[in-house]
Amino acid sequence: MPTLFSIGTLSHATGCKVETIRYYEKIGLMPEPARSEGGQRRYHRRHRERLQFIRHSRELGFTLDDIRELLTLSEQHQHADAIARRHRDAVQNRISALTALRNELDRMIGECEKGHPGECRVIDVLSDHGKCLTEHSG
Amino acid sequence: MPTLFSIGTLSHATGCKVETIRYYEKIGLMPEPARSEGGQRRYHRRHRERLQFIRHSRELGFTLDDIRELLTLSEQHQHADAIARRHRDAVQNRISALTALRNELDRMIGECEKGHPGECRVIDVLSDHGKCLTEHSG
DNA sequence: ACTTGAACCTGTAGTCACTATAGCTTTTTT
DNA sequence: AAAAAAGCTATAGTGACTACAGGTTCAAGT
Repeated sequence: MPTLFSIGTLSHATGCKVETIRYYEKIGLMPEPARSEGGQRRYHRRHRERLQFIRHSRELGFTLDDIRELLTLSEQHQHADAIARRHRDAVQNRISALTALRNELDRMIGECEKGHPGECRVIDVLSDHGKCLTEHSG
Repeated sequence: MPTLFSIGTLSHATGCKVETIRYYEKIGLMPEPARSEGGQRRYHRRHRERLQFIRHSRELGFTLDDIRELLTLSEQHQHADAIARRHRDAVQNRISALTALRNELDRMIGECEKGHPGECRVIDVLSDHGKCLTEHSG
């Protein structure tokens, strides 16, 4: 990869769509890059690393606001600990919620398998809150 | 609960906000209810059951399009487990990714406690896909 | 019977995190 | 040099709501 590259090359390198890169720039998550004579964006390695960080974090379910904070954390290694702990707890909460959800889905699928052919319990479970093991309103 | 009830009562019974109920009606997920003399919505038991089904499904992370499909299946008394399975797998993938991230955060917090801050591997892990334990594109 | 105020109505605009389109200009390839 | 690919800006659309403005109806208290 040459020193400077286009938005398309950056897109290809990160798996992030061109439109999304421009969007990240617009909302201030990516810095404004240099421009060519003709006004096209010219990126380099640092941009690619930052964008990879953003994409990776997004895939793990962080919001753009979370990522803004994580990026700050990465730039100034000072208050890293507190922020890291808070994120750790947030991640754990999400894991717990998703695990409960997966268990419920497994149970639903299991019920469906036990049912006589042609009879699906998924719909029943979704209809009737009393048949649901997880705690949620409704 | 009387035979006919207002949107507020339905909202209270299902934990679904009034605006959301009207929104579901607008997009055709809830049928248009009867109206009072003065034009206010009047629901009955069947509406409540349908809305409970929708809310329950939403809480389990199904999209409105999934739910549309589930409702069709429930009306035709067909199998719905394929949708549930697909969704279950997506949830499991997310759990795996988040668990890997939480482990990284734990490890980093541990290192911070041992007394070398500054070296924040979380950022590394999020920046560099090669250092990430989970499988995902990017 | 009348008045108050909570609940209701419609319609529109805003949220988040993109995604897609239109109608151009620049860059690259042939 | 011409054609094609990639880029540009600006705007509108997506999903699943949520909030607001400005008006109407309903139920309860007097």
